[in-house]
Amino acid sequence: MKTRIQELRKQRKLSQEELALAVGVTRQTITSLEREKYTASLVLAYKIATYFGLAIEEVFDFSEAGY
Amino acid sequence: MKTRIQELRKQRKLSQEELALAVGVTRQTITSLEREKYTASLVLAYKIATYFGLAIEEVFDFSEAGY
DNA sequence: TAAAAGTGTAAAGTATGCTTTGCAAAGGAG
DNA sequence: CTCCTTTGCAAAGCATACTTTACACTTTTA
Repeated sequence: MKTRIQELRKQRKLSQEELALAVGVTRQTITSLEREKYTASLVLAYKIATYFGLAIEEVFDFSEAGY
Repeated sequence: MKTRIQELRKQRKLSQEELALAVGVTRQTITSLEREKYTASLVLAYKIATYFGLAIEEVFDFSEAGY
């Protein structure tokens, strides 16, 4: 799934490691989400969105066909 | 995870079967979500919320400890 | 009251999210 | 140029989401 994670993370000048720590997952998970290897779980999506002060729908793109 | 799925479904007088069909899963999946057997995936959460005309955060309750 | 529709549950199987470890390569800073 | 931080990737393993089938119980409707 397409996301704005990398964009938002870079705006705030955070490393993948720092973001991972902040939302309680490993760096590999953040990498995978940014590289669109898989879709975040609902809870992780919420934690990431909340961390950035946004709604889930503002971080994750559901407009794509197939979702 | 706590959700308002059952409440919203009953308001609209839908069966689990009908809702399941509408969002593209089986009835068992809807039952499990209503009975809090597990948490929906991000995509399913989006489909359900959208079906009810609400934001994800309005259907799923993230306030619980642990999430 | 008998049939039908709706719901809860269970177990086994498949698919996907996340972790762990480890290595390679790219970029910035001294 | 060299070190250090950051990032991409891979494979194996565990946890969880969802399916399929099937059965029991309850509620609605004819």
